[in-house]
Parts: sequence; C-alpha cells; structure tokens
Amino acid sequence: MERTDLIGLYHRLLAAYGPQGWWPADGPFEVIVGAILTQATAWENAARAIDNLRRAGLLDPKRLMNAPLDRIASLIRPALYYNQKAKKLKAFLEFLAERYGGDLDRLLDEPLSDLRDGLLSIPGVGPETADSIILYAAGKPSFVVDSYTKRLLSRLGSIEPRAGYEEIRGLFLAALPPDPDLYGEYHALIVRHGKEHCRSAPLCADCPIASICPHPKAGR
DNA sequence: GGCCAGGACACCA
DNA sequence: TGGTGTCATGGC
Repeated sequence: MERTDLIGLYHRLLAAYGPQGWWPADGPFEVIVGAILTQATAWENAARAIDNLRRAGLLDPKRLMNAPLDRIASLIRPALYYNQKAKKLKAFLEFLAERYGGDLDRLLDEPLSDLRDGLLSIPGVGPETADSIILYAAGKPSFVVDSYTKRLLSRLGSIEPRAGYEEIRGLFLAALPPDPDLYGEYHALIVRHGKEHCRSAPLCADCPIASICPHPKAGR
C-alpha cells in the first residue's frame, strides 16, 4: 500500500474546490436529524424531508419525540427508507430523553469517546452517522469516513478495497492534527470531489488530484 | 426505464 | 469476518 500524504491531499482538494462550509444546517439538532436522514440518500432528498419537518414545527427534540411514528414517516418520505428512518429518529430521541433528560447540550458536552460510544449504542446510528454528529453537531474532532472516502483512498492505493471503517478513520486521525474545522472541511471536500470525479473505475481525466492518482488513465 | 444517492442492520455460511 | 439482502423516494 502506498502511503498517501493526507495533508497534501487536503490542500489539493481545497485549492480545487474552495471551502465547502459544511454542515448545511441550522443548529445541532438539525445536524443530527440530517445525519440520520441522509444515510444512503442524496442530500437534496434529505433536505426536502427536513423542510417538511420544519414546516410541521417538528424540528425540535421534544415536539418530535411526542409526534406519532407514522406522522414522522409520512413527513420524511423524500428521504428514502422513511419507515426505518422514522424509527431511528425516535431511537435517538429516546436515548436523549433517558440518558440526558432530553438536554441536547448535555449530550454534546460529553467527552468525545463517551459521546461516540453513546451514539453507537443507538439502533440505527452507525459509525459514519455518529462521527458526523460528533464533528458537525458537537464540534469535536472525529473524522467522518463515507463511501467516497473509501473509494478515493482505494483509488490512491492507500487502503485495501476491503478496508474497514475504523481502519480508514485511523489513518486520518494519525495524519491530521485534531482540528474540528479541518476535519469538517476535509470530509466535505472528499464528498464534493467524489460526486464530480472517479465515480466509475477508469476515470480521472481532468481530475484535480490526477497528479497524485496512480491510476493509469489519470490525466497527469 | 434503470441506476444510484453523504448507511445500518439482520441473516447466513 | 465477509458476503448479501432489505429498506423503498426522486432526479437524471
């Protein structure tokens, strides 16, 4: 495996795309709702679902907690897998109520590792969703790995195609200073790049990081 | 009309 | 552990 200069990669992406300003949300609770609703779903569809919740006055922990499950599900239909995601939202709110008396600030003030363990204990919250919440809602340095991240590092030869989530996250944690702004911008840049380049195997023509991409068809 | 989005989980061998 | 099916909308 080649070792990719992850700091250098960050600067290349930043130079190519500019700051992305993630997460697109108004306040930590909206970040959390968005993190769950965007699972395996285009952000535009998740955003529609969030708008529906907002118009219904349910973008609030207590009010969403008291809303019927089928009411939530019908509002978030655009977000795909809406029945499952309605249950996931409820599961998060039950966790928040039982462990923190419904106080979101108390949850987000937890030390990073405790916060991560707590979030991962919630059914429907896996590592990517947990790290998104830790990073973008709590503002703590936990790197978010998604399918774009995995595909990019695999393309660059830094990981085996079957590398697991924690292994990939560990590469970034080891290479970068624990800066939430850096992590947040980096993840957003990887997503931006992934949407626009290298979707299918031999691509990379006019790719902004082609000069460090070992792929034969990279236009270097 | 098919394909795929900023995953997680259950089930199987 | 790793592979695979399920969930089930909307835009291109």
